[in-house]
Amino acid sequence: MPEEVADKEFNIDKEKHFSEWYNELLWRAELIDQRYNVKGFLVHRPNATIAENLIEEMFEKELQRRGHKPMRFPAVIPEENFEKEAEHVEGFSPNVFWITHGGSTKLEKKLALRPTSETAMYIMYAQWIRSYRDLPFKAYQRCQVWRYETKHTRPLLRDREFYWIEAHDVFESKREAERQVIEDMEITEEIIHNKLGIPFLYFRRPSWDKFAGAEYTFGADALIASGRVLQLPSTHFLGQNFSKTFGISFIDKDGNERHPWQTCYGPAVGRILAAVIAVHGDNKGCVFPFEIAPIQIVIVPIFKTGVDIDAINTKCLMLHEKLKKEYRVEFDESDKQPGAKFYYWELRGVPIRIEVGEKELHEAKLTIVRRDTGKREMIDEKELDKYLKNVGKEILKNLKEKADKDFNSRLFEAKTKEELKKLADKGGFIKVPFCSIDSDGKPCADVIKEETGLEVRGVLHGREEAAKGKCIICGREAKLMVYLAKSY
RNA sequence: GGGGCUAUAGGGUAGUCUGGUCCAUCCUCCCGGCUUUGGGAGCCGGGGACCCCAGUUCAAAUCUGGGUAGCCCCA
Repeated sequence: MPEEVADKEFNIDKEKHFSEWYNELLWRAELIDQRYNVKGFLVHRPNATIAENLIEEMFEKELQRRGHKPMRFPAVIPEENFEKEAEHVEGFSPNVFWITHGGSTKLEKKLALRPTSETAMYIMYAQWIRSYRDLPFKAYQRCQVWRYETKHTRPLLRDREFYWIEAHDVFESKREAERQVIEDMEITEEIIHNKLGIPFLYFRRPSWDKFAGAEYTFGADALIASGRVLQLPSTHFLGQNFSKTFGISFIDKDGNERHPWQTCYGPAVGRILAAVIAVHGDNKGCVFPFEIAPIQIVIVPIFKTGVDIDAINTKCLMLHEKLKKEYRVEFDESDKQPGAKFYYWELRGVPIRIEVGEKELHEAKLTIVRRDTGKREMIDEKELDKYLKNVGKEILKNLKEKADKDFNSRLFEAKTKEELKKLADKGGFIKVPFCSIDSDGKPCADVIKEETGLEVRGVLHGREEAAKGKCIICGREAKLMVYLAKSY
């Protein structure tokens, strides 16, 4: 911990010491306990779990609205399933946890803990899907997966166990499947940007960075920690790769047997929570959007010698009872000083604080303080309902605008290698002309990585930009514009 | 795969080099009590730790060996 971190105060500079700021905040705001004695495995405390559940519910609602059905599949995958798709097994096997039980010979089959569920689900899909009438088939599950990360693990950002939702869809035609990939990106936009205020860009990943077994992948990149990218939900067009290897087929209207087209999509909730914390948080701690705040409102009583303490408490209690019906609200009756309570709840990111003291008692008013702006105002008590109805949207709007502004200030462009090197340490995205995101472009990407630390994130989705000039590394005719960034 | 570092209460630490003054320091935390409350209050009392195993020694938090866990760096 840096020296300027006093024991009592949080107040770590987020920009200068992101790692300390982040780790310390997860601990102090009682989000995560990292003391569990297995590397990369976390305990999620209520403050994290409540927010994660709310985020997951957003995704489930959106997926269901678009025709997905919830399911649950086993967490163990026999080796024989796993090995069906060659690229998939190659991509994932270094990271698989294999189960042993009293010496592995006791197990009737060699079992993996799922690192992702294609190979568990598609075995069953092959048995369920018979006719074009069964399509489209859209299902998802909310579960944990396990991957033996060899890089440095970071709480919520890169763990060996994490929580996600994975949607796996099957279609009659390629066109429908590709339409689904677009829809997955719309879901991401709807939730992560519009409801959580996290800006990101979707990139078509280079071939060397796509999901193992997919034909192509789109990944959402947000920016945290002074402009380093964090990958949020990715969506994959699987083509017919898995339907062929897993024997998924259907009889079409003309009576022909055909392999369907598949997609999958996987929002990891821990990472999304991490992004919310990292993007919106400030030097005082967390700043939660109202909708996912584990506690949305805290009521703090203010006493003073000579005032009617009972009357203040009664007013707080009544307020608490009333608000409880609609909001996640806490009445802080503890014996701390008001200032101590303010700091405590601010650290935890509670969006709204209501203060009730002598002034409020006599004038039938309430003092309200917003976490995102720090602004304090007095409102008439009878206006409270109306105020709270709107304030969630206002907080979100403010957080989103701030985040968007910061994000947009981190988009750069370089035409030459010299320009690129100058921009390399600024943080954010750098758009450059590039030869190819197929395997023949990999050597150029390696050069960039080695000389600048930047990675090729891919081609921007939705804005097919005409490439200008020559590849910034090899000088071949540039086929496309790619975005570069450092990853966290 | 190679190298380095660290391990003292729930959290953060002092003490380790140079063994004894340490039934282990300070802050925070937790419990009880009194007093307090518009931006981190005060006092009194109480609670809680030397990672594990062996060795050296009259004497080990401190030295040695082994184990375990964690962190960092390089490939």
